[in-house]
Amino acid sequence: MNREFYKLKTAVIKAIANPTRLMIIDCLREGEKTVSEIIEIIEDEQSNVSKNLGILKSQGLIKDRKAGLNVYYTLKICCINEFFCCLDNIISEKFKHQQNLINTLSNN
Amino acid sequence: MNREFYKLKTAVIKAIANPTRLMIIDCLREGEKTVSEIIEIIEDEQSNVSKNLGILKSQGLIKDRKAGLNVYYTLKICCINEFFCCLDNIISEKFKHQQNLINTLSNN
DNA sequence: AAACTATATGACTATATTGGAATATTATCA
DNA sequence: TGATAATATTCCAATATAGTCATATAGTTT
Repeated sequence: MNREFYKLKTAVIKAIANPTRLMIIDCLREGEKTVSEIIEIIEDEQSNVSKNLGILKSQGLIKDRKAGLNVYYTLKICCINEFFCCLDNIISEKFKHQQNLINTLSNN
Repeated sequence: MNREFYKLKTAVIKAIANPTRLMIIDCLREGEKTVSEIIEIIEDEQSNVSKNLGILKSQGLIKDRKAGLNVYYTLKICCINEFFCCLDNIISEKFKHQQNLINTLSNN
């Protein structure tokens, strides 16, 4: 097992392992957006959004296009839908499991 | 946008955003394994492997089964293959891009 | 050129995550 | 019961990451 390769993969995954960046990705799924538009949608600080866009870009997850004062960002990951679908399954499984625990406890 | 929901998702993603845990997941893709087997394959500290197994389990990504002194772990995520396939694409794109940059620079 | 607008960057503090060493727990076996 | 084996847990120092505030940059408009 090559630890270096796993670190590379980890860097990419870490880029999506953050609520702000997940929100950015989600709002880019609708299509290209400027930084201002993203800020308005996710209701966050300008500097924070900008910084997190930089992190996503540095990992090759989004790309940008400058036009005058604006910078337009787009998703570069085609497989993102499958991934989030998988994620939703995991989360609903988790909830189901917790709900079962709660039910079991309240029956005793 | 519901920040709490994004935090939940983030917790799951964070669970795979670590080299040791990625290695664990990869070696569980071959099938059920005991902790000792995992330790031997990924060549890591016992306490570290055990701890990271706990993190993966707490996020519903793996499950365990006790048998005598041993604990067997299995993957619970069916969609893991698609995800890693996607990840590999992103990484190879990144490398391609960096290679292009290097080529461009060395041609000047 | 000065004022303005959109975005990026830097410095900073708070918080989270990391892996290792030591120790605890639990089951098995003699 | 005492020794041993497999796994989990706790404590800790080092490092990484988060977001905020202030400032910088770069393009636009007047």
